[in-house]
Amino acid sequence: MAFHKKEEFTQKEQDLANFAKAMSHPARIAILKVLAQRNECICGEIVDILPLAQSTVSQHLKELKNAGLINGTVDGPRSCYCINWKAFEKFNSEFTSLFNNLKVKNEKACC
Amino acid sequence: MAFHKKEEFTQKEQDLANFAKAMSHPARIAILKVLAQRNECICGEIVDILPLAQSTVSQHLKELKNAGLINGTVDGPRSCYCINWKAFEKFNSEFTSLFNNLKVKNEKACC
DNA sequence: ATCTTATATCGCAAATATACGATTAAAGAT
DNA sequence: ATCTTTAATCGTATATTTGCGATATAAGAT
Repeated sequence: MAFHKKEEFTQKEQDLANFAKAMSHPARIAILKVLAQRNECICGEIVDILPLAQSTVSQHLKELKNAGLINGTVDGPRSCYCINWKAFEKFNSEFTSLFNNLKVKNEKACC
Repeated sequence: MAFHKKEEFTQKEQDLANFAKAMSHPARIAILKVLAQRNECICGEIVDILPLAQSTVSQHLKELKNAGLINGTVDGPRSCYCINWKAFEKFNSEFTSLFNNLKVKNEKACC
């Protein structure tokens, strides 16, 4: 690899890629689904639901948080996570708009 | 790691994750953008545009193709790629619907 | 037949991601 | 003060991704 060439792309391309990367593992999709379905924020419940060790779940949560897709607050000895809907929508619309706009001009591709 | 636990999640979760993975690199976002902007399918043009070696671009194209996001046909000594809009829309709507549906019931999260 | 052009594939090195057990930290309960 | 519970972090093993040069392939041009 020599060195990550990721910086050589535009910020928007990098942002979109980072968003996609955060969602690029089924465990993280599953976590987002669980968080979205509850009105209460959960934490250790996710560990019970997923077929993964506590430390692994914690790591996935950290990645989702770093990517800005979820919020987390410490609440005594337990911590509480939930979807960051704003960030999610922002990325989601950026994502769809990028391609939907282009699609209109270009309905019939050559292959 | 011991062994990929990815299979232990639902097919839909895996599909979504694979779709996201295909988009999880800025180079692949850039490639999709280029493909979407042209009326003609390109190939080596992408190599000129991206700051990456020909072999690397070819690899990224292969990943996008394997993920079903683009189509590719061989055309003499050159090959021709373009966005697979159908697959893209399918994933995109699955993606947004999953979270938009949940979002309605759940507008105000706890943190 | 050989040369050229355009791509794909192979082989390899380096970087990242995934997963887990063990340990640490933090706070409420006893 | 100690114990328990919950979650984060550390260390480590393994797998996967990223990237490139070199090589192979395929077809049109000479």
